[in-house]
This record gives sequence, structure tokens and C-alpha cells, in this order.
Amino acid sequence: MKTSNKAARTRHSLDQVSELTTNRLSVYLRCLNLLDAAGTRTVSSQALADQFHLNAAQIRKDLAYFGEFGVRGVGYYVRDLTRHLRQILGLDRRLRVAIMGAGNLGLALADYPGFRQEGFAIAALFDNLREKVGQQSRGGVPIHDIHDLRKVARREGISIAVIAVPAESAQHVLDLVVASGIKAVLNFSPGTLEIPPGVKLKSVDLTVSLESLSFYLARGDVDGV
Amino acid sequence: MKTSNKAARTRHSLDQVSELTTNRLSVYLRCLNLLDAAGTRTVSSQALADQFHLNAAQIRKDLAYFGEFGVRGVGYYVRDLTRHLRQILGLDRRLRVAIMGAGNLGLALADYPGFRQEGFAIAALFDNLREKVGQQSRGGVPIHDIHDLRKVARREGISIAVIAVPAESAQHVLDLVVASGIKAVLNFSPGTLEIPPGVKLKSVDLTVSLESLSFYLARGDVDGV
DNA sequence: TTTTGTGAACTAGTTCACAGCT
DNA sequence: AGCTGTGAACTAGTTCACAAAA
Repeated sequence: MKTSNKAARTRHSLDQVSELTTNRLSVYLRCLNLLDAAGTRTVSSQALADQFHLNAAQIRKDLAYFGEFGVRGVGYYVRDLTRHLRQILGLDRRLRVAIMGAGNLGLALADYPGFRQEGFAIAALFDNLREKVGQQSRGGVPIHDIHDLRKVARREGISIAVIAVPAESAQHVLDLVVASGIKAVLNFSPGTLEIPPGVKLKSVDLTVSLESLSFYLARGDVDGV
Repeated sequence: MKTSNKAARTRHSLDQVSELTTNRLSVYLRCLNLLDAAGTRTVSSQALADQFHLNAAQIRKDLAYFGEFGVRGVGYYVRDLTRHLRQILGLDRRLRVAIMGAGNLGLALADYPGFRQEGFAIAALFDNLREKVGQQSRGGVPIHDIHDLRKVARREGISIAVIAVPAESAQHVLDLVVASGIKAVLNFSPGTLEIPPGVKLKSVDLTVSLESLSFYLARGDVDGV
């Protein structure tokens, strides 16, 4: 019944892991970083859940999906689990990111400290405006001509692109990104984008987020009602 | 067991509408805007689904949750449905938004055209740095002292706050926002935040988004593998 | 006819509860 | 004793499929 430890290691290698699960792994990693900074050596799923408003069973299930990282009667060793999570999330190497669009948003994202934190390096900005090309962000990220995307992406070892261009050019820019061989894209433009299989697109839709808040306010679920 | 018809009429007024559903309403609204701009007068759920990669049954279910907006044999009148969706989402009035933090990200969000589009007005930025207070964003949004939040929020009729401050001050700023009577918050800072009941918090976690892409790349689900 | 609105069936995700390990 | 890892139970969300309306 019980699979060997070797088998447990590669298990699930073929099933699709839910995005909800992987998102939570990021959250767990952040919690563990806080615990480690506070000098905590070991933590139970229950303690983790209590402290960060999570569900203990869910933490255990999420982790167990990738291996047996816990010790019964003890919990999880913080450092140890951190290392495993970083490895699972692919954060054990430094991923290089390009930002498409050197407008307000693109420039802000290029210098956003949160990105640099967990092993991401913003290596390049791309724009099509003459006057921007050759400049750099305040933090020193160089702005390249978007026509040089393929060349620069290869040279700089870019593996993730962030789309921060206006909605009307988003699809065109995405096509260029895909053509340059980049396989993972974080999109900030609103609307539907076409993406070929084998490329991962994750969208952050600010309009939808704001409208969701508007809906909440409109319902009158607010305050004393 | 069965509830009365009367109850069915005011149906769902008490149940919690899923956030997934309301997010999709935003998406439908955007699609309808595109159709309207293209001169389309009427659209079936199937046509809408085909064009924007949605599921027809889901569109109908989502809409039916709020009323009977369709005409059998015809579909939905684009203008008509647009009006209903805008009303459901509370976009029939102009909501005023404050952005907390006049750093790179805050300033970029203040001038982000996508926010202005669907009836949101960015009315104010707030910061605690002397040299920023009294200035304004490129687009002309004034920067106020965060200590004046309560006063300015009331005067300007702010109903939504966007948190774009560093992680370490996010909780403090959120507490100020809540104390000023604002009931809906869009948060860009990473990490866990405590929020009292009756206030809606929606978080956009850029680190989690990027790490999710990293996970995808790390798995090797890419390309020919 | 066409297409909606919706119960029923199905699928995905979460939480419970406990056997079994340390 | 304490806590993990995990089937079973439950809850939420999606899709099917069809009666009823235009």
C-alpha cells in the first residue's frame, strides 16, 4: 500500500497541481520567512494556521502533496520547510524578468522592492518610444527597444515577462513575447488575451478588483445594515 | 422545506454572492462595452461565450442570479444588459478613490487610465513625507498629509482606499483608513492584514503571482517536455 | 425555431476526524 | 503525549441538458 520513499518524491509529477495550492505555497513561504526572522525553529500546522489565519488541515494537505516534510509529534522545521518550498516554487535559482512598457506602471514595477525580494531580478524594460530607449528607471533598469526583445531576452536570460502596456497593444506585445521564447507572462492589461499552449499567462485585472469593491459597497452589506 | 415564492422574489438578497461570480460580471461588462462599440445590438450567451472564451451556461447562471435580463429566442440586448450590470456593480454613480502612499506604485496607480475608465475617480493621494505633501501626480492628483486622511476623505467623499505603501507600514495605514470610515480597500502590499468585520479588503499580491509563474517554469511543464 | 433560465449531475476544493508515527 | 498525513465527508463551483418562453 505504502509507496516507497523514492516514489513519494516524484509522486504527482503528472497530475495538475491546483493554482490555489501553489498560491498558498507562496503564502506559507512568506510566513516561514517571518517565523525564521523571529527565531522560531519549529512550527506545527496548527500554530501556523492560528498565527496567519489559515486552515491547519489545508496546510498539511498542500505540503503533503509534494512530500513528507513534517515530523509527527513535532511539526515542521522552519528552515527545512523553507528550503523545500523555495525548491518547489523554483526560487532556488534567480529568475530574470523583463517588463514590457516603460510607462508609469512599468517603471513602478521595475523598481518595486517586493519583486527583488524573493529571488527575482528585473533585468530589462522594453518600450517602443525613441525618447525612452537608452534611458533607465530610477533604480537603474535599462530601457531597450522592443524590437530588440528577442536578442536582449536571450542575452539576459529572461524567463518571465510582465505586460504593462495599454490594453490596445497588449495582444501584439504578448505575441512578441511569445515569439521571443518566453514561457511565463504576468499581465496587467485588462481584457482577453490569446495565448498558445505551453505558455503560462497570469493576469492581474485592476478594473475587476475595483469593481468587486464597488459591488460590495453597492450591496449595502456595509456597516450597520 | 421549500421557501415561499415571496422569498424567492427578493431572492439571494441575503445570501452571499460568490466573489467569482461578481468578478465575472466585470468581465461581462467589459465584453459588452466592446460589442456595443462594434455596433452589436443583441447577443446570445453562446455568442458571448464563443467570442471571449467563456462558458455559456455560466454566463446565464451568473446573470439570472440578479434578474431575468434575457429574451428567449433572442438573447440579451447589449445596451440593456450593460445598464443592468453597471447598476448591479454600483457603477451608476462615480466612486471616489484615495491612494495611500505616493511612492512609485502609488503615483503610477493614481494616473492609471484603466481606473478612470469605468466610473472611478482618483481623488487624492496620501503620504507622510513632508516633501511630497502639497505636490501632485503628473496627472494632477493632489498629495495630502496622511494625518489629514479623515478630514479629506470626508470632504472628498472617498469610499475606496488603495494601499500602496511598504509592507511594514501597511497594517498601520489600513488601521487609519478603517478609522476614517472607509469601507472598501484594495491592497497591494504583501502579507497578512487584520481587518474588522464590515470592511471589505481585496488584495493583489504581486509576489504570489510571480512565484506562481516560477512554479510553472520549475515544473518543466514547458514546451516539449 | 432559437435561446433563456434552471434543476440535476458533475467536478473541484475544503474541512473533518482519526490511524499511525515519533 | 503531540502532530502529521490522509481517506471520508462536506461544501462550493461548473457544466449539462431540457422544459418553457418568445
